[in-house]
Amino acid sequence: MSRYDPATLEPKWQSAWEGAGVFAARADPSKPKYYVLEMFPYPSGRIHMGHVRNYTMGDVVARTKAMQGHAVLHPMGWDAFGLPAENAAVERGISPRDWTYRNIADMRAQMKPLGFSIDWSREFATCDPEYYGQQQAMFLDMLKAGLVTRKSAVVNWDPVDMTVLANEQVIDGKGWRSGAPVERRELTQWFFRISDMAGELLDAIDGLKGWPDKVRLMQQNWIGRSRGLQFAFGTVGAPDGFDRLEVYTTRPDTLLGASFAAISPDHPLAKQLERHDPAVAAFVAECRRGGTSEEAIETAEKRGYDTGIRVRHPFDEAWELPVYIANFVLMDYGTGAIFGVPAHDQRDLDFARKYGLPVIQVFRIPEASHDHDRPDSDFATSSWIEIEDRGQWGEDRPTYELYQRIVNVAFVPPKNEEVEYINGFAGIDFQTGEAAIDAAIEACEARGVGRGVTKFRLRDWGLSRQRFWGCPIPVVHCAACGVVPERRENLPVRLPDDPSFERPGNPLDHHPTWATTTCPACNGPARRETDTMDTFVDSSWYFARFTAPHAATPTDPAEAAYWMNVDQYIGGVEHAILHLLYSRFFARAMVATGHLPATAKEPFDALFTQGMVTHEIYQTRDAAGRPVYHLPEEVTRSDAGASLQDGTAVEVIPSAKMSKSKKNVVDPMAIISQFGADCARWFVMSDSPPERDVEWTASGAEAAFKHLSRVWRLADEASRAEGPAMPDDAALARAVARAVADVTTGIEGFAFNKAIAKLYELSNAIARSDAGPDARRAALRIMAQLMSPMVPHLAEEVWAMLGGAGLVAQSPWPVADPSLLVEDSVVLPIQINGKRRAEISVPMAMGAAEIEARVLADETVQRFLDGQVPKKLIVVPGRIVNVVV
RNA sequence: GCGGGUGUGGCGGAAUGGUAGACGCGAAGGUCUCAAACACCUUUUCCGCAAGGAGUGUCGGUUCGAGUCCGACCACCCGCACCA
Repeated sequence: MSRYDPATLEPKWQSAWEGAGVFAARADPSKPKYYVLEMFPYPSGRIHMGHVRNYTMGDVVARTKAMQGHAVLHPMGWDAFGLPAENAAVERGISPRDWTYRNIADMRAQMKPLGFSIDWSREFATCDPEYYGQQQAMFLDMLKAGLVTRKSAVVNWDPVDMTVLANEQVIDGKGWRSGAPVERRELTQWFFRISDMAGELLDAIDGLKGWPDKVRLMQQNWIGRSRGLQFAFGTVGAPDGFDRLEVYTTRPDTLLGASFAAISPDHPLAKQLERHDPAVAAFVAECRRGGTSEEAIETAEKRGYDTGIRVRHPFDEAWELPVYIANFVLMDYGTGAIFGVPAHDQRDLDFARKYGLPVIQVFRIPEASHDHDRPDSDFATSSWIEIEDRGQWGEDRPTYELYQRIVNVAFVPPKNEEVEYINGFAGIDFQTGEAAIDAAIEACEARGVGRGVTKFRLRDWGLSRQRFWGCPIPVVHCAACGVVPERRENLPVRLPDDPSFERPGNPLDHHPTWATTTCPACNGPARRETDTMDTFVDSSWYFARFTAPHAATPTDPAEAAYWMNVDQYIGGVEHAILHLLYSRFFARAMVATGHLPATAKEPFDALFTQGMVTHEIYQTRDAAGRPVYHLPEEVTRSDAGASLQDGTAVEVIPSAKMSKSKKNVVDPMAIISQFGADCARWFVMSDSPPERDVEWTASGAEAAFKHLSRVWRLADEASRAEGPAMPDDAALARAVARAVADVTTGIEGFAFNKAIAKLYELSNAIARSDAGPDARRAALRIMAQLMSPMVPHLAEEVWAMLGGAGLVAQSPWPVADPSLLVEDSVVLPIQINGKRRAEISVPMAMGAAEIEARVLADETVQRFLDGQVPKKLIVVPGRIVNVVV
């Protein structure tokens, strides 16, 4: 071979690894274990650059740890249930099963040429009955353990297709196929009781030392512990059974600023009123239009309906507040009823202005307050809001400022700033934050108004899906016995082979025979549950299954004890909340049901969230002005711009996530055939820090290829070179030691781009060195080892060319000789008043006093001082000197 | 709307509170070549002939010293419970 040729070299080394069984995970008590896992892919059929990046990162970690002497588990599987398979069935008449398994075969075939150090013997798909049967067994265990419940939940309902829609299938409040406005509808559903564990899941976040702070923060906010006051308003004019209205507030200190109460359209009182009042029914029906997502609800126009019912302010029987039904009040949070304080909450203020409700200030707006006094501010110092006199209320009587400054912008007291209460409680003036709220709760409790309670934002995990391509929920419905768990020996409850997607809805529901069964309790006729499980269930324990993928029970105790926890988990930040939270819950549930050791409650010791792979978008317009997108390979890019083959100018839109619809995709297979897998791997690791997005560019890929060719050429030349040792050998050895240290810390700190920059420096150093052939070969062998996690095939080739023993993948990771890392002198920059003016070179060991003398004697320093005597001299050893004049 | 993040040359990015721009791309000039490709060498934040000055999204603060810490803002990206 006379040049770098990945097309022959890569398959050669892949079969060498396979032949030697290098990547089979073997429990070895004599070694520390290391479990590295990348979030497993959905089998869409094609791998994309995001996969290449994700699995290359994991592979770098896995290969490095193996060379550092660990027993490594690095498995791969398929998150194979889900909507796209059903869509393919509807659109193309293919069975979801065939479509999925074909995709898996295709993707596996695309993944293997990338040379990942994966133990393929552990591969499984979540749609394998062997896997989902074990999942059903665990569901039954969790049901028995009280971790599962059934209750009502709201879903998106398409009134034309008569089917439940995923949030993704709701576009602008309309069903994606029918185009009909979506409604919210209640169904009885299965739930995991994750909210019972809210406090535990929240507190345990503190122990997740290996997780990014941002993910821990997101999880904390998602679980959302809040301290507040729950109390009941007495009602006036409410139907029987509703003489009290329970509300929950996190701002009890603003109770004296209340000017209305509002209930959710799903509140029992709203439902009661709806039955007898067509106007209420119409309003509530209107509120139920649109999707169920929190985003849809929170961004919808705020609307209310005055029920005519009044509630009495808890501090004054005579003070009555109107009760509205409001579309922004969520039934799932708190009690489904709130009170509104327009002066200090923007949403409440908008509502108050819309419905002509009073605005009662609780806090005095600080005179010097930031934005509020800007001329363009919505705060108008002269506007006057008339407020009726409410009479005498004793010591808590609200008072009003002579003029009101709150017109269209609510005053939300800033955190960490003291604010004066003008309508507050005795003893809690001049405070904000937790302390004021605790004091307000105490004051209310002392008066017999409610009690302090802790609530969580986290809701139970609804797992029922009205879909075919998921894990069947293993229960039956019996007219005599009710809901009955399926018997163990009947697991797995398999999906039928002959689903029909001819009409909308769940094929399991329509199937002529599948649901028909006998009751496990009474042997009478019964019907299977036709709902299947959320695919998040499948991905909430696959990491545990990888430790014993073919065990006859969900896990094998010995294998789980050896391999768990996952030492390093790697995936997209889009999973930062749901998938990770559900997995944390599931691990606890598996501990509770005996499927995992107690030490595995938190299954992921360390987490890394990687960024996306992006690409420019190339766009032209058709005759009607609609955008037309073009694949990167159709476009010629130059400095001047971009054009098609025929010369048509192309608009270049800045980089965005690769997506088929925008055609800004690069097929990894095309890159592999053009440049090789190592080149793709090197490029995705080299250009950006791994937690950030990386932009795929053709020039970057070519540059990566050039560099790998250069390394190959250096090795080729060195393999044939002859000659004596040279004086530069020692300098090269120092450069190698430096690189060993820097690349190792780079990889261990997930700074792959920096590790690669150091490898560029090392190859430059080798290329420019005048060292002798033996020293060059030694340097290149170590460089091959350092490069091997990123570009394993080229590394093997270089290693072999230069006489390395065995496989580089099985060689021990190099360690730098500390004596070669010590520098004997250092260049100190000299600042004068913080501006860099000069520099001096001093021996590393020089003391501060001598450095000061050398600095003051420096010609440039003298010139800048111009006779002045420095006030102060700051010497940071080995770093910098600052002269303050 | 709520929660989280990001912002540094023409571009991707580097920088324990201590020389801003490592490394790479691109660009310019050169060597080699009949020529090109490849390879190699040099230059490359901006303004300026230079001396020097300016500079890390904006405004303000802390500090001997701020890309880094604090406050306010702007822009963009991600998530929001049935996409995976």
